[in-house]
Amino acid sequence: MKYWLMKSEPDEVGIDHLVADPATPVPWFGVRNYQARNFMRDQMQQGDLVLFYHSSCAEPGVAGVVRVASTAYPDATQFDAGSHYFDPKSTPAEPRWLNVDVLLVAKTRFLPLQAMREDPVLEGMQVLKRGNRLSITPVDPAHWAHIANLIGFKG
DNA sequence: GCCAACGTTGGC
DNA sequence: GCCAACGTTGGC
Repeated sequence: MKYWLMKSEPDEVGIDHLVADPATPVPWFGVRNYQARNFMRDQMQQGDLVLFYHSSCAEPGVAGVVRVASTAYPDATQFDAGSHYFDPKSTPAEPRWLNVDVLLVAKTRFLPLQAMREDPVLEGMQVLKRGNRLSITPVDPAHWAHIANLIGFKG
């Protein structure tokens, strides 16, 4: 059982999209970075807990908790020529990109990025490192426990 | 809109 | 295989 942080742009899929239909698994499509893909392929397991993070928006930060609800499988958007995520170099026989599904666990108290940066306990978190662009990062258990406490998540 | 960081591409 | 140019991410 591992802990993760996954970034989503709320304009595309925000925590309220999941709240609106909480029983339906949401494919985490659109990952086009090998390191992030490999995390999903090699390390994620069903049941892993994930901090749902809003990025590229007015108020970046942790907005909720989701859990991994599938193993990794080919990302359908890579084959869709009309999709922003279309990859002409990928084929169904040898799909390059994968995604997992996630399910809402809870929308929580919002934890702004700024508060995370100012918190000495969270120093060293991968997502806070300068220049970090990875959309999926592991979260170590001590950081998870602290954040869970801050957002009022009891899991 | 700016800029730092860094992954990808393509010429050689 | 090197590496400069380019594109993307993402906070500000």
